[in-house]
Amino acid sequence: MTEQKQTYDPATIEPKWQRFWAENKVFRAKNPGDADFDPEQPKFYALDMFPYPSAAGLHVGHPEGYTATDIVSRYKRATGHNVLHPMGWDAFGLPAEQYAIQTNTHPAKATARNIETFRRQLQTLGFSYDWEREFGTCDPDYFKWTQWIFKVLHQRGLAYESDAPVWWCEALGTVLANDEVINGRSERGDHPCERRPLRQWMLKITAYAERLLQDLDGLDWSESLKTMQREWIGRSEGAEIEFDVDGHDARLRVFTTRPDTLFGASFMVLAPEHELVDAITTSEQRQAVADYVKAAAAKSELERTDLAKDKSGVFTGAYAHNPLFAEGDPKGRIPIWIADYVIVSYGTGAIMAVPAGDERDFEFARKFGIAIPGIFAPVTEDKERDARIAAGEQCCTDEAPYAEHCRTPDGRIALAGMTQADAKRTVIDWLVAEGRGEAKVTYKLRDWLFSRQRYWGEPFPVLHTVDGVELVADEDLPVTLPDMQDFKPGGQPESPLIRATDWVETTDRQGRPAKREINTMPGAAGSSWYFLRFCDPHNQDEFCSKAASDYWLPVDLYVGGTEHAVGHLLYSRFWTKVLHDAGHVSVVEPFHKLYNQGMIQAFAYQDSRGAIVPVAQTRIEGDGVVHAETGEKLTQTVTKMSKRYGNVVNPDDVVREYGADTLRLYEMYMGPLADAKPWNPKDVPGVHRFLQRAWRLCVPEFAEKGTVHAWLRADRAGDVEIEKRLHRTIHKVTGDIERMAFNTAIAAMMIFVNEATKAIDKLSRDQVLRFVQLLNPFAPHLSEELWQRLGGEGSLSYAPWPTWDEAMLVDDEVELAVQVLGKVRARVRVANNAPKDEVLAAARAAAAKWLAGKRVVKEVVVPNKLVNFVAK
RNA sequence: GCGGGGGUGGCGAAAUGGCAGACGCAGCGGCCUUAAAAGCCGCGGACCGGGAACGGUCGUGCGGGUUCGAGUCCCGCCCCCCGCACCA
Repeated sequence: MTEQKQTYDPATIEPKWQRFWAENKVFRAKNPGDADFDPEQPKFYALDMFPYPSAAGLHVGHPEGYTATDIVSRYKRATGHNVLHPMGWDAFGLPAEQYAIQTNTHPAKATARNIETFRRQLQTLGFSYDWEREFGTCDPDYFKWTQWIFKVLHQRGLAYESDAPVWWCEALGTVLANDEVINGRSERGDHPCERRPLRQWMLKITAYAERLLQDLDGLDWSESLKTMQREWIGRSEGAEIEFDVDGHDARLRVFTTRPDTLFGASFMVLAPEHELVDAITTSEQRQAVADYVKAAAAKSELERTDLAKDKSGVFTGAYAHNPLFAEGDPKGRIPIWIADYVIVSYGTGAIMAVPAGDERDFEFARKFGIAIPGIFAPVTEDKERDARIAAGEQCCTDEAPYAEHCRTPDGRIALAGMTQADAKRTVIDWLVAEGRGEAKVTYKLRDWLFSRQRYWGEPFPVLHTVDGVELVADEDLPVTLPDMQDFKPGGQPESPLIRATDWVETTDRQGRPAKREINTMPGAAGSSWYFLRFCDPHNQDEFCSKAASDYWLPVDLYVGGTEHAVGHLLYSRFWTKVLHDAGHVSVVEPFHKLYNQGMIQAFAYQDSRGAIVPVAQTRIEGDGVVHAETGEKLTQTVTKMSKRYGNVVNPDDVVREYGADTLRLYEMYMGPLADAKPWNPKDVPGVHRFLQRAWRLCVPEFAEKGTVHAWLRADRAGDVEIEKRLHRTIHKVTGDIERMAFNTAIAAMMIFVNEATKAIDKLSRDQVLRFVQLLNPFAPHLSEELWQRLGGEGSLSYAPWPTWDEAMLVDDEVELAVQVLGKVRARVRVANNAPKDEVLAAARAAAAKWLAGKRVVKEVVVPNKLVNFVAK
């Protein structure tokens, strides 16, 4: 045998192990019912937010979360868990279709190609997915069940057609859901959107608002994410109150969170779109009101809500009557206005305005000269403020004592001296007794707009016949898309499917003529239950067997970006609850622990005006970066990766140059998973060097092919100091994986390799094997290779996780800092856990120089850490 | 405006109220080499004592406080990021 150079070469070992894992189905997860299934084994379900396979291919942001779940998955396998770690494709939806239109390819073709690319890229990164469970949401085998779930929703009264105004995006040629529209513009593409009344399918997620809110409490999610969902659901408790309208039979209903301030209601405001506006407007005001309504309708959502603009409004000429005052009492006669600060779709679209207790109402009353009756009598240090509030010259939104006059003549309501909570209850009780109102809870959450006017989505399992809507029978699912050559949106708010006449015109089971629903489902349909299908992906009879979902759910760890905080995560929770209510799954929440990874950013360079200069137009000069043309010195800043700035990093390039293990390790070493952090190309070689050092710990530079250092070929006792360091490393890495602190786990392994390199010939085979196991979740290819070369048994992927001995974590002797008045003046070495007086004696001697001539008033001893003398 | 998270060397970052800056990058010095790369060993917050050893002072956005001791806890302020934003 000849000796040859044995350098760490990821290009050969990575494909080798990827092939090994695939051929031996190493990462196959066992389901209940499988021959080798062990019901005693604990399970662990680690899920990534599956990607949207775009034409751009994988971005370095994808592997960040994927590596984190892969580390945890591999760790859980090593600690005896049956691990479900699947991957698939969120493959229906707008971007694929937009791309297809631009390049004139069929979206099915473009999507299939993009999936190929994504799969290839992910496979080169060595993730331990069970690829046998892979599917895309556009597979008929999958969307058959998406359609089936729609039927469940429909049968339970949770899917309905509506003509209410919805967001229409002209540029995208479709309607969009609330969470897809930000400040009146589309989330994708940033196109303007407008409200239009269109027939649409809606899902009644509002029926689940309270449960979606309540069940957040038991989830292991970040507080900020829970807060986002709580705000989106937007629960508020209050009352609905009915007001009589002078000269009309109709009663106006308002929602308020402050029924206790009813005494201060001095006007009412209706949204311009409120249905009673027309009926109550007087002839003198008709023109002004009509103009205002027209102007409000023409305003974009941005103009109406985004600006901190002046309040506007118009008097309708009508008056309402405050139910607290006797009929005819002029104090109860309040003008009715319309104004666009009241939103038609929230509450009842009308408010009672209490300028004394609400800043918006106060501002409005001031501007239009409406009375501001004071209703509070605060008694604080600030006498001037108290007086202004009492006189109705200042608004008071804090809890404050009620004025004496907040009472009805019969004494049934007398708020003075009551807390706000008691006052609310008193007023509500009175309203209920009088048949004038009731306690009421309102939510900001709206029903889910569930249809799109596009081609590339799940068809609805719906037929329209003369008798109305008919659901397609289960046996006839899936309803597949017709193969169309021209799938572009038609320019009118109708799906391109309308042109597939042969498909649209059909018959129902009785042979009666029927038209297919031409809208398709939104992208979020398929992603609202994919975590269920992963449990049982090949089931032909059910969407997922109860046995499989009972075993695997909930997802133990779900990792992804924050951008899905209110859309996907809320929809998935909703569908899970519906399927639970229908008896199909046992859990009420799909994702137990959710972790949001931070964004991977990039460095960019900006000129003196703060403008970003694309990387291609910069040049390194001295120790700085300058503009290639002007020579201006540029300052470094951090941005999102962007094609425009030329600072996008392609994971393929990193794999080619350094290997997948380096990419994985670098992404985990950059900083805490949850933080946003910039990609620094200069740091990548650092972790690569660490892997090379780990390699050299085992493999001599020149050797017979496949061999390790001579001293590692046979068993022998390892060095005690190395052994201690190893136990510490095992302890640290184990704890850090548990708390998802991968950056510090890697630092601990670096320390071990540095120490071990210095005493390389004292290492034992057994020590190196344990270290390689620790490294495995992070750098699986390198560690499998070393494990094999060292003669480890079987595949490293199921080798039991190494353990540590607590006794090995402590030293016999420790060094203590000796402080005088909190300043470190000396150090002493004493026995571990030495008695206090021994420690003090040693410390006193060491600090004698600083204690001379002083009186020690206090001695603080922190065992094995430090001694502090307080001396005067 | 409201809610949440932050601000630590030249850069990414560590640090149960107990020696701030572990680990990595960039930088500097040395070994090896004809030379370079790679590798290996070491130094590395700032300032002062003319340089080293050594010693001193200051230092975790700013100002106060609690404590023997504060990056960490409390109060006030400044700045940055994320979310919500006329939701009654």
